[in-house]
Amino acid sequence: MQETLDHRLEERNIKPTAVRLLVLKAFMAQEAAIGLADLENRFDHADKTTLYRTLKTFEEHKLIHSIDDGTGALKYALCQETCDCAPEDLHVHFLCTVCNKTFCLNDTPIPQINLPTDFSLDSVNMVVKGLCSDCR
Amino acid sequence: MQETLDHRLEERNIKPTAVRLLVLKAFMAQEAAIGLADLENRFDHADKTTLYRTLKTFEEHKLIHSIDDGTGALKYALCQETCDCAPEDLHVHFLCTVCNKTFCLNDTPIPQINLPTDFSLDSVNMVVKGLCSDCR
DNA sequence: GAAGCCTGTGCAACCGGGTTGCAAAAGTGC
DNA sequence: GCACTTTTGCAACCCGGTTGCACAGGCTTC
Repeated sequence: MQETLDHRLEERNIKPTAVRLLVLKAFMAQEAAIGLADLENRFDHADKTTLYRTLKTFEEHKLIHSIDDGTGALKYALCQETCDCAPEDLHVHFLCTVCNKTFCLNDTPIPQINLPTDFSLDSVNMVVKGLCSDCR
Repeated sequence: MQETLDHRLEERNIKPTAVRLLVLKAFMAQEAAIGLADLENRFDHADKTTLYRTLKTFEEHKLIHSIDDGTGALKYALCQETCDCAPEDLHVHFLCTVCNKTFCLNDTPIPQINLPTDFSLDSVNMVVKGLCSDCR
């Protein structure tokens, strides 16, 4: 397990520190996306700034990606191992209105849409709200 | 013009006050969505709270709808006159990455997507980023 | 092994958007 | 004119995110 964690960090050129391994472990342990506040609660000895910067570091190195699900707080989820955070890696995110968990729907690519003429497309953020399988 | 404004408010059961007429006028005058900060700048004599509550009132009465385009500040845009803010009134929003303006793509309904089994859909927020016709 | 350096961590303080409480002002009905 | 409701304005707060700065730890270089 420890090996896997180390490896996952090295793969993305991130030095494994205690905090980083802890945070990564949290991500590996659950499917739902994780916010800064979640980490603060889980590791109540660790400093908010450190956790914040850990997330930023992970994000910069494309180990995780951020999700703005409209709840007011950013969440983060592990990228696919092959992920390059390129447009084709974009996917739909799902927010359960009951348990408030956010999931990557990695198998649900963002559908193509037709823009008005003279508009060009760069990226798309698509968040679906509803009930997840646990809550319905 | 004044008539139109009054009428538009009455239609939604909103009492026409000076501030409200001014704010509505601002919405009618431009296509792009408007945020609280925009209003504060435009009417630098008016109070932030008043403008805030004006927006809330308009939103409650479905004269405008809010748009979370991921820029960190909510924006608002006029609803269609027939709008009921029901699921079928949902549409795609477009954020120009250059001029930072946000538009309703009223003619672009949100495409249907397939959720994993046991997930049920409630609503969808879809924001497309790119270049608008003025900026490309 | 001391001096210097770089990275990571922790604390405090700040920032901006949004929100609330409360009191004054404006409008409404009698 | 008076009581009542609504709207407005000010102040203060909340919360998520962010920055500045100092310190700790590891590692090099002499």
